[in-house]
Amino acid sequence: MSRTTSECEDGMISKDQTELPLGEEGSYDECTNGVVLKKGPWTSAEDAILIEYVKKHGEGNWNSVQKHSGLLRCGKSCRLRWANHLRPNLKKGAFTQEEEQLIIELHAKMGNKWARMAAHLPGRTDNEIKNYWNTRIKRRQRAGLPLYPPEVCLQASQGSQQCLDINGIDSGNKGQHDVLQTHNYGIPDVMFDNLKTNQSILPYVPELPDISASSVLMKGLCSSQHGSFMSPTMHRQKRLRETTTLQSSFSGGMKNDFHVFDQFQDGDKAAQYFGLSFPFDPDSVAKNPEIFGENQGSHTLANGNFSASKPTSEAVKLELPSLQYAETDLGGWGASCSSSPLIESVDTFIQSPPTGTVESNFPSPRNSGLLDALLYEARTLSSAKNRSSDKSSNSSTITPGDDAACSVLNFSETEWEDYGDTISPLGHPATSLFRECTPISASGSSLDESPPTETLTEYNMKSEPVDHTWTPDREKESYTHLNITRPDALLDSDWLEHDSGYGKDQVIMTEAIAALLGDDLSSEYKQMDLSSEYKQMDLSSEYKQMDAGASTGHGWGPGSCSWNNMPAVCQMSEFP
DNA sequence: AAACTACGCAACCGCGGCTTA
DNA sequence: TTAAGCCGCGGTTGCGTAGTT
Repeated sequence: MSRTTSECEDGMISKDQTELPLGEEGSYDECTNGVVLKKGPWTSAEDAILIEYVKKHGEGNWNSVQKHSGLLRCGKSCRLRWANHLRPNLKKGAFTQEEEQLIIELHAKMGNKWARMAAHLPGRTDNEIKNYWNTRIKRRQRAGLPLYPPEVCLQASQGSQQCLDINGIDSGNKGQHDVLQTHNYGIPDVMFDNLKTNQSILPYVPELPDISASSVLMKGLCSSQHGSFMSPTMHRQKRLRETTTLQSSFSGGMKNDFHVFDQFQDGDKAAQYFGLSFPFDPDSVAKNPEIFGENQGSHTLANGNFSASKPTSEAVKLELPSLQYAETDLGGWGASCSSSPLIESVDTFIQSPPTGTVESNFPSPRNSGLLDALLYEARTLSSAKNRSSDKSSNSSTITPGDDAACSVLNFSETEWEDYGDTISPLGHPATSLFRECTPISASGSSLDESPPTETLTEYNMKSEPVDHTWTPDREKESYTHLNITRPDALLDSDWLEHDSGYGKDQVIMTEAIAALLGDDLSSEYKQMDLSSEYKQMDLSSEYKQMDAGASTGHGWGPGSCSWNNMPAVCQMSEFP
């Protein structure tokens, strides 16, 4: 059903009631009742009509615009045009530096809540912000830069804890919150809001659909636009389906497998259980934006009190009539309840990277720091290549066994050792996090294992973010976790074994990756002897247990992974 | 100079929430 | 209580333009 048709259902003027503007651009769609509506770019004449109408009748009641003004536009189109271009006090032109910073911070907190973000940017529209952000994502993704400046990440992680303290959490569910929040794994307010909202619901989720931890992870690790580096071509409904599934799964996991949380003495393990063993290195985060949800799509870093720039305190009442959330207090986000689906929370949770470095130089107004970053990157890459080649021997070493289950992670660890085991601001050695592999990322599937070092190295270098204030040390560290961004690094052997047995899936996976990664990498994947690696994997009992739960449809194990997720991964990976 | 590519913006589309009858 | 309509949001697409080859 086309948009025009649906709008026509609301009752539009018939064709004989109006005249088609002659010589005007745009297409015309006739809907069921004969109304012909125009699509495409607006003309100044149309703008004038709409402005005049709004002057007389005010905003709202958009469907009546066409009826009363003769404008051959549907209500939606009128509202959009008004909100984005015609309404008074609209700010035109490039975003200021302050605005850009605010957007970044807001996005870190809210995710892709463009309208809500717009509420804090007077004169700016949600669409404008959205476009800006998407552009920014693309730029930074191309540049291998972190989506969020370390400064924001740090603020986010600091703020989240404050928020936790301030908001307080129902003791009965504290465990959940602790798991999700205590360690600042980039959980946005939305997540906590939803948890609160769903606290009474979670325990009653009847079943766990076939969601897959992998899909969660994929989304978390690879989302792109909107945080999500998800393939833009991915059909929305498909994503919705996944989202729904994920939501259910997560919720169900809360219920059916919540004992899992009991296993965790702290949030780290819980996070790991969810495949969230962030190697909390600001650099790695920064350099693996894909991993940590630089995207996004949801992609909030953390809830909490940002040391938001001035505009934060200047949050104004929404101007856009379209805005539904009249938030005027950024500081209140953490306490506010969002109607956002839980899935978003999960999504964000996983994607949100904690980071702990402070960025000294904020992006310049128009280039968002990208130009500088790119220049810097160009400079550092040359040296990085030399260094990374030396590192390659280490990175290719895989130790069988439980620890080896994290083959990829071991790779990272190896490099971590080289560069020192960076302690995250949260106090978690990155390597420790890696050591305790998640059921998803830990088992060391073929895809889990380190791809050919050469490839990794290349990718590492190319994806190295050089956000603003990289020191030589940071630069070195930048090569540590990038392999995690590889889809293979995120997959789990159990994951593959599910249902059809890994042998078959292995082939599928290999082919899928080959197809998705392109010639350069596919050949490398195909050459890998995946089976041997699988056989070497000795998952920890804990993970096996979890996987069992997943296999029975209860949750978060790697069980029901769908290859539908792969495009997102590969899209994300985007090896230059 | 032409072709190609990337980028940015405006607009469209589908879905979900809210309101109302 | 529920169904229909309206509105708004977020995601996606299409197109014009600038930059590159």
